[in-house]
Amino acid sequence: MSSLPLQRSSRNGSSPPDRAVETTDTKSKILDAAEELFMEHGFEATSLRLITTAASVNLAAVNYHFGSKEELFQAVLTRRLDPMNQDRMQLLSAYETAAAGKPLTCEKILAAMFIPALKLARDHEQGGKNFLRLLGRAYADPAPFIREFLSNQYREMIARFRAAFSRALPNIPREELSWRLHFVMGALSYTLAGADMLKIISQLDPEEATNDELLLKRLAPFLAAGLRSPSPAADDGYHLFQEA
Amino acid sequence: MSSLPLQRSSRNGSSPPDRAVETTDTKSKILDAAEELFMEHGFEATSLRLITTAASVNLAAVNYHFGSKEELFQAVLTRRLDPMNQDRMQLLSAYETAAAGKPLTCEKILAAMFIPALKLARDHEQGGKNFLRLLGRAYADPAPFIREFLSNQYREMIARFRAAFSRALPNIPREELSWRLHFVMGALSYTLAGADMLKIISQLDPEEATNDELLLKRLAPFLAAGLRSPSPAADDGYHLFQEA
DNA sequence: GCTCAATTCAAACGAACGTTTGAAATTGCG
DNA sequence: CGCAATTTCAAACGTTCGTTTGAATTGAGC
Repeated sequence: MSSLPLQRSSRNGSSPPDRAVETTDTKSKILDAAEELFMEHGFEATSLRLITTAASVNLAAVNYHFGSKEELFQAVLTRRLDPMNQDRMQLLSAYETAAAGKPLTCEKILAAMFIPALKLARDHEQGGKNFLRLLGRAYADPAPFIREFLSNQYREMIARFRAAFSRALPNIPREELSWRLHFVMGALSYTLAGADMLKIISQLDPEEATNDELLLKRLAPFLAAGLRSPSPAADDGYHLFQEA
Repeated sequence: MSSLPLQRSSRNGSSPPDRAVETTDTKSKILDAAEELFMEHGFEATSLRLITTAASVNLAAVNYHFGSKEELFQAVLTRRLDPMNQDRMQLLSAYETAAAGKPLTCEKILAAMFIPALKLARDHEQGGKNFLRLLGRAYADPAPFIREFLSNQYREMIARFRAAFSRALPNIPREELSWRLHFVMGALSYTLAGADMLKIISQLDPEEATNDELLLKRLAPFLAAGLRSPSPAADDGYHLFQEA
């Protein structure tokens, strides 16, 4: 039993710019330090002692303000992911309204996905770029609580964009389109995750490799071409891999 | 000081089908159990006690045969990754020889990348499919020893395939091609990793979603179209994201 | 059958983990 | 000021981790 975290007094569930500016309250300091350290070492390998030391707060502060390490991780993700996905859907709606009933181009839909991510990456005030790398890595994390959390966070946005792509590409069967959307999300998250290893292998310019905007300018046309490619007929004689 | 793992007697460095069949020696039992558990829970979250219990061997056997948990992880990866990448390069060479000087198509080069992966996925005798998921997750693991290990394992193969794509797509600038190869590797590893979350979100048929062959038949044309797409001119007036 | 190296085993090591506790410090408010 | 709620703090909780140890067991070669 005993007292679960008492928090502020259950006034609201969002961030607390309560009355004064107070930009460096304990909760925010923990979130900032956790974001950077989770990004660098992953969830399991990042200890609460490392986080609280970096944030210059007491060890017990995490369990007091967030309840547990897992809930802290979810709070780190929610803080930026939720607004980003809201932005994506609003931008998509704005494009659709402007198009006045005509279907959008693939590039336009991809732009609605990418621009909010770029906005976050450009937000140097609080390491938004670090967050995108953290997010890309969370996609591949096997921990069930992470997978379930992300699944819920993304469900609505994915449904919105699948519908948009479906209108943009009426000749692509629904199932094929689901796959291609899967590939798009994969390439995007993988690219945003950094993937330092492949950067090295691929001999890419390290300076440009960290320029997210330039990066997405290359990724979007690549993905748009894949999305528009003719749908491979179900199974009628088409065999991609005719063995040597 | 004291004795580091003494092993068999330093006769060879590869797997030991020494004289009898002896398919279930301690070393192999550890590798098999570790492969499955690393795949399911990740490196950090998988304890040696979990592995050795599943393998029905003593806890100290891991440090005796492999030296450390990290070296065990590398051994798990090497066992299948090394042959797979060798296969890829040999297959690419075979295609190039058969083409007699003419450049290969993108589909052909992609086939050289995918077929060895499919062969591994089909190898149900020892859970090859599990290994591909493990590999996909290792790509995104932030642990430095994993990143360095994979970078070394892939360097030669990536260089070979970049050269092949360069001949197949002479009109794509070298740097742009490096990026597209990066995207290809990303989409491939992300897809092979399983990405259960997106499967659920994307409303894909779960049965087909676990059919790697069908999956890659959809992925290859998608990627080939992206690879062949016209190269976006460097910066001359091309702006992907003209803000709303 | 004895020897000696290779392997297995139970037990313990010190360290680090997430979490809890209860008191001290701080803050909001009459 | 004085009371009460909130937040911070040092310390300890019990558990689990990767690794080490040294003795027991095994097995091939003389």
